[in-house]
Formats: sequence, C-alpha cells, structure tokens
Amino acid sequence: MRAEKLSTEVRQDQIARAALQLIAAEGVQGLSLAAIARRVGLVPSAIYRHYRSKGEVLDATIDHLGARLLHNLDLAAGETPDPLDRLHDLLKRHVALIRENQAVPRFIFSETIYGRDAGRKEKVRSIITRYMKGIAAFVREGQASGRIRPDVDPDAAAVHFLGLILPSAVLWHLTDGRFDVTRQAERAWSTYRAGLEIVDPAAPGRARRVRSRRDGRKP
Amino acid sequence: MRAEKLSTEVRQDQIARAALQLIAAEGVQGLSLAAIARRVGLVPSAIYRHYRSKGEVLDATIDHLGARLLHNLDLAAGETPDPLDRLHDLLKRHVALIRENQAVPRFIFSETIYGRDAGRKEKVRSIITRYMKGIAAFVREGQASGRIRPDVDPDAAAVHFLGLILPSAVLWHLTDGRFDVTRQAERAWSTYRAGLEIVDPAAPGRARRVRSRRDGRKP
DNA sequence: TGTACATCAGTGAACGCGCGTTCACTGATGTAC
DNA sequence: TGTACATCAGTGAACGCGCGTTCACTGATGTAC
Repeated sequence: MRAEKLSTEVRQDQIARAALQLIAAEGVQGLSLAAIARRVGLVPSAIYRHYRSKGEVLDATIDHLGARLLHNLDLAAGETPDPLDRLHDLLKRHVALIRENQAVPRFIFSETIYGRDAGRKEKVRSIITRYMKGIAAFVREGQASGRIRPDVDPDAAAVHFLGLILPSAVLWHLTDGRFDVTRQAERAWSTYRAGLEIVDPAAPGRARRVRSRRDGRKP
Repeated sequence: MRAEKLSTEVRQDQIARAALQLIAAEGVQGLSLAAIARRVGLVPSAIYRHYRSKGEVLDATIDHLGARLLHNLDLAAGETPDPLDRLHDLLKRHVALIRENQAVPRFIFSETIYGRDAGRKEKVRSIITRYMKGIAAFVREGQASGRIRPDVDPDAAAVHFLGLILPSAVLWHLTDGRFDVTRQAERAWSTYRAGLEIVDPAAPGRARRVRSRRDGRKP
C-alpha cells in the first residue's frame, strides 16, 4: 500500500524521531534503515528521498538528542539561583531524560554509531563537551558565591557529575529496567554534594545532610 | 600457507585474547571472526575447530575480561588494610586496566555484544554485580572501622564508584586518547572521598546521632 | 475557470558486500601393534 | 623398532542472510497558462 505523500521536512523529522525510538527500544544494532522505514510507515528506499545516506540519518538523530540534552542546562538555570540546587535539578532532569529515552546513554557509548566516521565522533564529543561546560559553569558560580569548595576543579567536577548517572544507565539496561535509577541518583548526589559543599563549622546545620536526605525521601 | 598445528586449549586462549585486543583497538564492531582469525594467523573457518560459534568466542572473551577485573579486588584487598586506601588502590588499578585494555568499558557498554542473547547479558551483569559487591564490602569495612560515614549506603557508593571511571573512559575514547584519565580519576576521587569520609572522628555526638537514625532506616 | 506540465514523494526489484557458518578435503601428530 | 591407522587442526570454496544503496517507474500535488 502506498504511504501518504508528505513534505521532506515532515519526513526528516519523523525519520530522526523513529531512529531515536528504535535505539531506545532495540539498541543501536537494531537501527537499520529497514526498521526505521517500517516505523515511519515507508519502504526502505523511500528514506533516500529525504536523506542522502544512513550517515545523514545518524547525524540528524544526534542533533535531535543533543538539543534535548543541552536544553536541560537552560531549564536547570531557570529553575533556581542556587548553583548546588541547579546541579541537583539538572541531575533529576537528566535521569528523567534517560528514563524516558534510553537512547541517550546508548548514543554516548556506542562506537557502532561513529565507528569509522571521525566527523560523527566529533559531533558527539562536541555535545558532551558543551554539556560539561555548562555543568562546570554551575560549579564556578557555586565557588564564587562561597557554596562550593574553592579547591575543587570545576571541569573535573563536571566529568564526575556525569559519573553520577552513567553507571546507573548501564545497570538499568543490564537489568532490563529493574535497577532504580532515580534512587541511585539521589544517593550518589548526597555523596557528591557532601564532597563539594562548604560546611560552616559554626552553623547548626551540621546534621544538614541527614535531615535533607530524610526530607527528600518523602514523595 | 598452512598455520602451525596447535592444541585446542592453546588456540582457544589465543582466540579469546585476540578478540580482546581487537575490541580494544577497533571497537566492538570490528570484532569479526575474520579479523580474529587474521590476528591469530588462521583462516576464518579454523575458528570452528575450537569454538562452536561466534557466541562461544564472545562468552570466552567475557570470562577472560571478568577474571582480570575481579582479580583487582583481591589485589586491592591485599595491598592495604585501610578500606579507603583499598578503594583508592582499586581505582588506580581499574584506571590502569582500562588504559592498558580499552576493551573493558567497551564490553560493559556495548549492547552489540549481548544484543539478543539474554544469557550473555546476564553474564556481564553477573561480573559487574560481583565487582560492585566487592566495592560495597570495602565501604562496609570502612563504616565498621569508623572511617566512613554510617549514613552512606554501601551499594549506592559502589555504583557511584564506577561513575568515577566510566565518564573518563568515554571521554578518553571520544578524544582519541587525549583525555587524561589518570588525573580525572584522582580529582574525582578527592571529591568522592570527601563525601564518604568522616572528617572529624572526635565529634562522637554527631556520629552517634547519625547512627541511631540509620538503625531505624530499613530491614 | 479548466488544463497541461513540472516537481517530487513513494515503490519494488535488484545490486554488491561482509558476515557467520558449513563442508569435503588435506596433512600433521600421536598411538597401538 | 618400524608401520598402519585414528585423531584432529587447518584449508578454501561455497552458502544464505541482512544490510545499505541504486534505479526506473508510479502517481499525487502544486503551478503556469
């Protein structure tokens, strides 16, 4: 049966979205043009009306995902003025994003996607670098306002921040979704925060972390 | 030219090692039986004299890698009695392992390897679980000896520990080896340690209060 | 307003390629006698 | 000790499969007149 005739802009978007969904559902190795076409409701060769090659489809998919990821930086910045709260907010957004779309960690890891193609590898690197730059900026703000220890290296803290999520994503995948990513993120965050934060020895907030953990546990 | 005739035990080992080297050098997608055979100095069909299928080769490769990884737990335990130093030692060994053999993170991430095969996925999960159990044991020892805060969840700390390395491995790969994994590991370790460690053991009031909270935490 | 035509998205058959795998055959090695 | 034979690792040709890609063709849509 012949599919409805739609404009290239619409199809390009549909194809990129279908690719993302497929990666989330089946993994990177399930990402064939045939599977993408089936999901969109087209025949494999129809993809070539809208993209020149599979490589172009991958590039578009990476752009889609990168935009979503980087958008979270702006959302977190708009949420609260306090840098530590911004980091916490960003962490929660990131967890929500990978729970909603498992494609994120798969893209980052899978060299199947940018195997031989140096340009595509660079594209992924650029997105991650920008993401980390945003995180490092939050850390610097926290140092400027005296909330975060000045001896912490902001760039290293940004890489470490990614580490609060990456292992969870791997375990989530390995256990077929049985691993509690949200809970792990909160617990890792507690340790991470305790490692960054300046605690005023004079302040009564010494028991601060235990209290805040309790509060945070209530839904 | 005809290759030397060697026993199956020798060839099995050679093949598994060649597979590991290939993954480290070319990535998981470069892992074809043809490439493995070339590296060993055999013809592709000769692999079938020693393994029944490519799946069996992958299983053997995973076993090889898992043994190396888990062996580091024993080495770290033998290195020093202090749990925090053990964790630090383990981190350094892990960094050395992935620097020497990039196959480690690639194996853990790549669903190309255990795509449809539930058994193989379970095998990888089992190795990582055992690794984390060992890390969690170090954390518990630290809590028992009063070096690590009792309100820290050992299992969550173990997952977090993996996060000290995973993002570095990704960045190392994305930047073609230009990212300084060792330095990042040390800096992330500082923050991680600061988040776990009991800074002032001479404050018994605080420690006792925290402990009593933890007692009523969960079964 | 209707008509003719250019444009362009969708189709199905066909391709070349690399892959894992099979198989009949070769020839070296170890062993029973 | 030498000889015959079973065992077993290595070989190269061939296979079926899924993949990305090409191409001539179809038919709908928008536009110029």
